[in-house]
Amino acid sequence: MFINLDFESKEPIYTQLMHQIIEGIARQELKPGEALPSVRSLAADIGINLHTVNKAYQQLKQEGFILIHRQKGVVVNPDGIPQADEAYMELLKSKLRPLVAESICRGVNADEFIEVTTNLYRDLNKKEEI
Amino acid sequence: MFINLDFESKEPIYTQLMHQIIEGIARQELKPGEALPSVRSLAADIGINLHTVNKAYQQLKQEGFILIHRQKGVVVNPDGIPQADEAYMELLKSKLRPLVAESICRGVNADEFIEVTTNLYRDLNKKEEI
Amino acid sequence: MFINLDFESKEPIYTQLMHQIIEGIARQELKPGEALPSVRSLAADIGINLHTVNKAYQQLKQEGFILIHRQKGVVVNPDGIPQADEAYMELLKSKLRPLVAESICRGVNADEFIEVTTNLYRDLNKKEEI
Amino acid sequence: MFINLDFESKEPIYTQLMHQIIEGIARQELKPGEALPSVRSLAADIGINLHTVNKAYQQLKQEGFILIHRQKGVVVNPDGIPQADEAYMELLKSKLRPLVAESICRGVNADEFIEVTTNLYRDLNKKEEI
DNA sequence: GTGGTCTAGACCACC
DNA sequence: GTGGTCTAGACCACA
Repeated sequence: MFINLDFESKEPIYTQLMHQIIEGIARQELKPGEALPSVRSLAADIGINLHTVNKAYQQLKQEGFILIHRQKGVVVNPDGIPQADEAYMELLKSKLRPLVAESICRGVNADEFIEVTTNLYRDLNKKEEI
Repeated sequence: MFINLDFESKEPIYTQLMHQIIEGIARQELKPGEALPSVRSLAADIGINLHTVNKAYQQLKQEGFILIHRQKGVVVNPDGIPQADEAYMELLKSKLRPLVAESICRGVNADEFIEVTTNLYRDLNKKEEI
Repeated sequence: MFINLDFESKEPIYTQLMHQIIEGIARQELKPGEALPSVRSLAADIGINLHTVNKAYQQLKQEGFILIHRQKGVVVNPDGIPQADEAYMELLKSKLRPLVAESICRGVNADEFIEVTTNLYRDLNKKEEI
Repeated sequence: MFINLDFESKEPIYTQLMHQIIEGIARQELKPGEALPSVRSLAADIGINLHTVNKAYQQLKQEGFILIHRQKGVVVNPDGIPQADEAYMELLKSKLRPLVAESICRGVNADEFIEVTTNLYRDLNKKEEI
């Protein structure tokens, strides 16, 4: 599991960290039930504050990606990630909307946009190769 | 041209305003060369701060969507919006990436994701209907 | 609005703060749409750290009691508090269960238990008296 | 006597264990003078740490539910559980208070709240049925 | 002015 | 060892 953070980015570190972990789950590099590093060790690894890691973990817990046990530490939700419901699809749509609008303005047609999406699906949906 | 702002959203007002204007351009409700309201009048219209409108306009200018003339006021870029280059496609990809990753985790397959995209393209690419 | 905290208590300060605010809402001392103090001013008032106040606010926001606007500050949810659903009733039951069990052991019968409850309902459900 | 622990709960294991034992006493599945498993065997049974069971037992002893003899082992208090005094009623009230306050906010009226309580009394006060 | 983010360092409860 | 809580102090984005 590699974590790549951009400390210059406008995107908060804890959000980047969340995305990286979600991506790890999507790629199945992180499997349901699998343990994640403790807040302290991950913070030390990445070279950030443990509170920042904790914030990412708390949010991921909130969204059902992980479970946090007081002693055992942090694990990927063993029951799998909560499946998309209507609320999620709406949220997705609202996040996609400005991307589509700007792309239209810039002359990116639907096929090109879908190609980018498809490539991402192919890259991220691949199972871990050992 | 309707501006819909959600003051309770986590997204900054100026960003929402940018998105709305970009969407207006995508829908061709706002055509190249067409005038936009002045900072002052738009702010009064929506009931927000001058600075907020100004920030949105400055950013839109920065990205080539509009031109700001000291005298003539604000117009949609008459030469059209700068077309997508490689940098834009990379940016798009990086914004799409976490959406795709989370969707995979939540069991949204590529076809469903593309369907949402296609619907948005259909909705936003339509010319203005009066 | 009076906030009474017990710094010696085993109960975390942020939880106590949450309870006090919820109680204020129940008493209708805090009405929907009404503003709450900023994190900084409340923290200064009570003499605790602003992060502790923030944690309480974030949790209350999460549970639908309040809304947090980046600039305008914090307000009691103008649409009212999310009404009890089945999940809440189950949660309530699970919290009540050990209280009932111990009370049974200690010879508190149902009528006495209900009397305590009824008194609390009477005390907390009263509208603010000016 | 069944012990049901939720290792994913926010509530500490030793507290859950205490509650289960108190509930057993309330249900009269555990009668005054009856022996409880030794710390060692109970820990092995449930698959938790010795210290955890010990902590639960010590606390139960502290509150008068059980007696711990060095030789004879652990027994439910043969003289019965100390009956509720004013201090207990105050404690009960303070624990009930936030539950009532939140319930009021969420539109649970006194009758509904009392119904939940009554059901719990009925369920827990029943003698053991074999 | 507001909340959001991040850091650094402390103590505690739990197992 | 784990996460949970609390403090203190800093800078930033937003309006």
